[in-house]
Amino acid sequence: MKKKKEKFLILDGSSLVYRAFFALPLLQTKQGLYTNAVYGFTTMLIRLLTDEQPDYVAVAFDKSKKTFRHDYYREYKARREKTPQELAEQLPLVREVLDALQIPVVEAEGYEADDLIGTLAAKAQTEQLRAVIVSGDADVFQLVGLPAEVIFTRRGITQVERYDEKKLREKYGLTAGQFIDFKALKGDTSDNIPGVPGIGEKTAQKLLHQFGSLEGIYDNLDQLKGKMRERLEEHQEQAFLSRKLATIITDVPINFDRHHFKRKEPQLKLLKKIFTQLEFKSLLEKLPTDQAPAKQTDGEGYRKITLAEFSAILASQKENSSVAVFPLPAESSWQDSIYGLAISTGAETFSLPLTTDEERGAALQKLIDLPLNLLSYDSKSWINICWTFTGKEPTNLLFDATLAAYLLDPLENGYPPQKLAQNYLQRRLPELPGKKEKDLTAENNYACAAVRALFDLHLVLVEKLENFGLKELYYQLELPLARVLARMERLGVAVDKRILSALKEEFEKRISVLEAEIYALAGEEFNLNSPKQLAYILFEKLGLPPLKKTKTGYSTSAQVLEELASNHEIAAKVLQYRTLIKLLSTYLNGLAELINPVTGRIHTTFKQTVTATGRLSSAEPNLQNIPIRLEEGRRIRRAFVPGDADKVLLSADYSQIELRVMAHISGDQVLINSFRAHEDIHLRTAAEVFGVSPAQVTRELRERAKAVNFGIIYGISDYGLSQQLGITRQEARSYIERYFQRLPGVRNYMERIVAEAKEKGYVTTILNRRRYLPDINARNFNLRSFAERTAINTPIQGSAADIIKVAMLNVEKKLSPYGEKAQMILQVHDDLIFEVDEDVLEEVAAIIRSEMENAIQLAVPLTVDIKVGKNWAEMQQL
DNA sequence: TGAATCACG
DNA sequence: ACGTACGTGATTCAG
Repeated sequence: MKKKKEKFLILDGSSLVYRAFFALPLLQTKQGLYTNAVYGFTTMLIRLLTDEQPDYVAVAFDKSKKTFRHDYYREYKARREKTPQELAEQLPLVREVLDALQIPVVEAEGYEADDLIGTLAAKAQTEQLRAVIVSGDADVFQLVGLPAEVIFTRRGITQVERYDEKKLREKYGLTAGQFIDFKALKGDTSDNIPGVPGIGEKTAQKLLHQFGSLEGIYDNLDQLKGKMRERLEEHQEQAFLSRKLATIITDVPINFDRHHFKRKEPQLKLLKKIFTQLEFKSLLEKLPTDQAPAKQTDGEGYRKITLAEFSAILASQKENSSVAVFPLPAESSWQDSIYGLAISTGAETFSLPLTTDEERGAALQKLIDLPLNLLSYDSKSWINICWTFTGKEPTNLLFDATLAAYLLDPLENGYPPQKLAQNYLQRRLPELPGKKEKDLTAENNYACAAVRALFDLHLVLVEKLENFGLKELYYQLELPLARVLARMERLGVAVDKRILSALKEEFEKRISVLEAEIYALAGEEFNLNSPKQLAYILFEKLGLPPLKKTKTGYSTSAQVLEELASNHEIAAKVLQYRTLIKLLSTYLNGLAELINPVTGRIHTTFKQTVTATGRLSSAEPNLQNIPIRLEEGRRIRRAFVPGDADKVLLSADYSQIELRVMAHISGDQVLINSFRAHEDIHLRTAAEVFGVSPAQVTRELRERAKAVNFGIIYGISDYGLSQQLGITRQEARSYIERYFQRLPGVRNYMERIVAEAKEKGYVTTILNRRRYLPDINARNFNLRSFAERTAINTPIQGSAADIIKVAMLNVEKKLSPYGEKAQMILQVHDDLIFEVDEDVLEEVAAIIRSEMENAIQLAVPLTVDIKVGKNWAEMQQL
């Protein structure tokens, strides 16, 4: 068995602290202590430790002003401005935090942080460790060749990018080694490295591409001519000096003992004291509660038990005591089956192998039947697995750690046990073996440690939910909703394969015709699915005007192609091709593959812990984005049918739920009155914004007003609206101004919610669902603006999500007497889809309408449109 | 693995 | 002056 390489995380303290200082507003404590750099650095550090799970850690700092580089070049870094006082005074605080976290600091007289990083990374290499460098300074790219990975902080500190040699080549077309020569040629004003005057980034890249290195260039000067050659010749010495300055050295004489850098547990008491002093409230909340710090779990010594022992242990538990459960395999897809269980009663932790379906059924049955409370990481999957092997749903699932962690912070990407244990218990779980290597012992150890952690997480997370005012949302809504979703997933939706394959055949034919036409127009064959190759044909070969650029080249988006359609007939053909190929590959082919051979139906997975706003998402397949807007795509919906000849599909969708929610939250009287009077809201907006009477509103005006209404919900900008409507910014601005004049309550809401977000750092929905906005006070205009728009949108989108979730729960309860005659099968954000027996159609529709319209009482009525049909494309108003 | 594109609310 | 709509997932290319 190959052991996974241990990881050594090396941070560029100087550069990260500096970045944090400039990325964040100048926070101050009550006593006037500046803290923004410490705060930014600390949050980033904690995030890295959580995400990377390093085995060794070090933070390097610059030490003295004078370094060995000054011996070569007195002017090195001469132009650099003095560190601002507000930052300088924070440096000792950074050290305190690092001390409390027990992370060693490395610095050396006469060397820069970069050199120490280079040295540590080189040592890591000889010790067979995997070096991961974190820095905001591009100089460290030259170390990637050691090899080492670089995590590079992009704008501010919230966003990072990971580089290895491959990524470096893609992004810059340079190898790690060439980065030194690159800098030597172009120079660096911040370090005051001269380089070769007149040679910038582009030229330097080109030269290195052509000749490989500084030596290569100077050996082949005769191939160059003109000014460039003169400059290179004239500044040869300077170029080589620059390279010497730019080279990070990897052999600083420091002691390297890996044990010194081994990751240790933080000193919680000390950390708490420092965070309190610095007023880091959000970080304090993340520290574990006062209970005795949990022991490090080593993953060894868990007992394997038999089914009989398992039964005896469960039976001996006190009534209503909690038992944590965890599946084997520990990774992802255990929806279908499990080969074992890890169980923890808190006092004892065991694992139980399960080899036959009989054993699985027996074990799960025991868990369900006994008067115990089950704790899980993922209750929806447990519900489904119990159903599979016992034919019953558990009713004693008390706790879902993933769901709890999601409510505490919906922005995390993923809530795996390792992360939860680290974040909430400051405990590291043993390494989970990689997907390929099958190490059953290791997996078992992991599962036992994870299930033991789950037992403790229960207490910690419940307390946090309580503190955040999220207990009701959790117990009354999200946790019971998991069961409803599990049911919907199991039921699935019936699909008519014949319709799918008929469409497939038709589209394939039309695609091949289009392909041929496009190649003829282009004069050659190429890969139509490659935007890069298409851009070459369009903008270079055919000489069409490139209207928009992307990060990597010219854009060939639908928007661009539409504008090009008047220039060349190829554009329209490509658009058609794109439409059809999308429908074919994503929907016709994609869906066909996911039809379950046993049920003949498609079973999506509803994800309850993904979105930032509280919405659900749907995956494998995504049934929330089946085409409808264009007729061509809409035809795909014909394949979605009721599973029984006596049944129909029923779709119940909230009409303008987000605008209604906004009317409610903002309290704007015009909007509220309009909804109470059951007016056509877009028409009313048109009348207000364009200053005409409702009778004078044309279709065109109504459409524009609709776009304005959407814009408002998204946190409008004049630019965005102008793009959407194809009008000038001035016009867009006047629409917006007019809107706010006529509906002042809405402007008021926007100002209020942004101010609240800036003060608290988060916004909430009607049911108190919370979303943090880390960039709301950023000094970077873009980041801040984005966060402001999010602050406006999230309470609206999130509250709408709250409402439909409540409705789902209530509808499901009310429909349960109907059994198989009326079942909810899909949710598409503001739309619920049911399979209903025609016998009971009328009464069921009435129940659905009533439960949806009365899910939550707002200042305006909620209305629901109900449609019925024999497939999902042709539905008639009921 | 990330970027580009496009399907939905 | 900054450069933009909010929230998702799947497919494809090109490393």
